[in-house]
Amino acid sequence: VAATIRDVARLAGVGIGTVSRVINNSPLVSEPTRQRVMWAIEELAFVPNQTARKLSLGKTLTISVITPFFTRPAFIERLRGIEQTLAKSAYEMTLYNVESVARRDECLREVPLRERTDGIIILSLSPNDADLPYLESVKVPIVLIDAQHAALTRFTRILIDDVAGGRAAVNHLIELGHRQIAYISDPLETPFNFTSSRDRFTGYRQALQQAGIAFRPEYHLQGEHGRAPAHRMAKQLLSAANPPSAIFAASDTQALGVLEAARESGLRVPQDLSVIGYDDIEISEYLGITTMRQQLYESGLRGVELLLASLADPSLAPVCEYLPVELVVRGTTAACP
Amino acid sequence: VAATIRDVARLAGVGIGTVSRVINNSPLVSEPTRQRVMWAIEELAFVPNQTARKLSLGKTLTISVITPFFTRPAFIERLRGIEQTLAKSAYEMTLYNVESVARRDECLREVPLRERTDGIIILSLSPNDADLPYLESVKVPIVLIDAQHAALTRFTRILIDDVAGGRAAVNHLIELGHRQIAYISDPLETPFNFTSSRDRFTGYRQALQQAGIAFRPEYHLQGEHGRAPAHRMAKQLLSAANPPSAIFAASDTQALGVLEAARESGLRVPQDLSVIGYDDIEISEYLGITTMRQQLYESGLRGVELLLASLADPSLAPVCEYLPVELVVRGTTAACP
DNA sequence: CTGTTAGCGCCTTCAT
DNA sequence: ATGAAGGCGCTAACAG
Repeated sequence: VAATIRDVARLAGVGIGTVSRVINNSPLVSEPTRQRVMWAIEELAFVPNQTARKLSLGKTLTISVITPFFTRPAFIERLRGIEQTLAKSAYEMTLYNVESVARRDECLREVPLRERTDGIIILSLSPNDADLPYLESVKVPIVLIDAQHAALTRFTRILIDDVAGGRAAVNHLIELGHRQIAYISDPLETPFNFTSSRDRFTGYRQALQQAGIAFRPEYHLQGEHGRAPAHRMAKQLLSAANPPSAIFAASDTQALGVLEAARESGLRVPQDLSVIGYDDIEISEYLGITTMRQQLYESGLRGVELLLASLADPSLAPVCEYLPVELVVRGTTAACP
Repeated sequence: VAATIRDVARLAGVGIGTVSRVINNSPLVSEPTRQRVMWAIEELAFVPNQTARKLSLGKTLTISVITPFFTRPAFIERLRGIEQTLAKSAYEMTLYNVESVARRDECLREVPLRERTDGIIILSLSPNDADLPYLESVKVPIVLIDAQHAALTRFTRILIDDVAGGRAAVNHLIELGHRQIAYISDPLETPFNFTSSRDRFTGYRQALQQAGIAFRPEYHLQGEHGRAPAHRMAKQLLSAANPPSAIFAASDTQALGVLEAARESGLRVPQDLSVIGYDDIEISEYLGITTMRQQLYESGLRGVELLLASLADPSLAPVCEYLPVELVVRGTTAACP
């Protein structure tokens, strides 16, 4: 039913090459001819078939974005930065949501090969050694946001220094006089190979060490991501023999669980217990949670900018940019009683 | 650089048709031949070029999803239902996020025409009369979720009865003895043509009328979506001459703002003020907010199912399905003092 | 069962 | 400046 370039050519009484030139704004068409072709296009309501165009051009005008758990606030915010930046370009966004390891492997290994995309943005899924060959073999540019690997210098990366962030969070507690500081996080080792909890843990230990506080293994609990598991871990921590006076949660979502546990344990926050989260998601402002603010939106925005740049000029060398973190002090942290 | 079907055929010593059959699981290939082809595919790390495939098939294997404000929890949840269902199919998802009226018009009118998609899912953006011709002219199936229009019977729709939902929410308050019930919502008329706030308002008025309570215009405040504007509206309501004893917020996000205002006004919830929200987003459970639960995830899931069905059998007549709403009573509503 | 061939719709030389 | 022709990689119909 849809008109093709041939229909237009016939109606305008020209060759199909000429129509193609008009479509692509080639200067090699005389004004009268162009007029006639334009008229025919209008007349037939002709819209170039993108698929055919891609095949011929060898381009797809599509960017693939691979993200884990896109319902989590921190990922949403990054995606938002990506989407809004991409919307201003000629590219569209195909989204792959990863919520299982099988899907992770599938996405990391197959998506790049399908030739359905001109570029790839990967969020938080750090490639492992087995993934590397796949990524290395890809010919389209790849941008990694919040993903790390020693051998990743071939790709452009946007990072936020989680070690420094963890250190800053814990330093804040130390400056308030706390010395019994616990850390509640996702599992440090996950099949998804997330690095943030691990890096923040490193920062946590660094801060303790610098302050001359011994690390106590029983003060570090790890479990599934989410409010409920964090809730359980906090309960366990608070009901133990030597409860901490402050808890650093690896995300604001988990901080919510900690606050819940404190409430149930009859502890006042921040008088009896200090709590600091991470991310500064929207609800944290509402609840007055002290947290580490990450530039999530900006990381998505910047990732797209760099991807588009290397699409425009493939000779561009990959870069690695760091975005700052910022301590936001609100009402859930106070001096140690 | 990438291997093509021809390379595989040559290496396996067969014709390209046979390779194509193997790729597409055609039964018309002998086992030994299939083995040999599989081996060649493996050997060359061959992945079929999707673009060429699409062109040949006349399909795009892509579904376009148009959603407004995809960072809002209610939309995320629908998207999640869509993504997870689509991930099980051969289709991919291209996402269009709408946060301005210009973008809304662009998406509603141009996306369908680009032939980059086999089907379209539109969330919450009810077409207006000017949009209709565009949608009507599309040849791919369209599914509308949470979008209404008198002339939309040509399309499959998934709806949740917001009038009934609004009525149920207010009836709950009435049964608790409240008679001074306010309603805080988004603007009833928006350029995006959202219908939910409007329909819930209708339900609100119906419930009042059935209970013989006169509608008081000063009890209905409308403003930008979000916690902060709802906060302001609630403040205004609570500091007026004749404050309500209960507030129905058009979304849980707005209910948060109301709770904030109550706190600042020194009102205890639910003793002094009852608050009911809408959506049952995750945080509502955490904060114990009474609300109307919508089957958001399910609406996305069902929308995809119906879209895939009509893709498989284009002769299917469009249907209109309603999903139920459910009252979830928690801690922010109580008997009128 | 399998190889061959004709498109799918467009872009891009190559002549003219 | 323009028309004709070849090709992008794959599918499907057609012979064998």
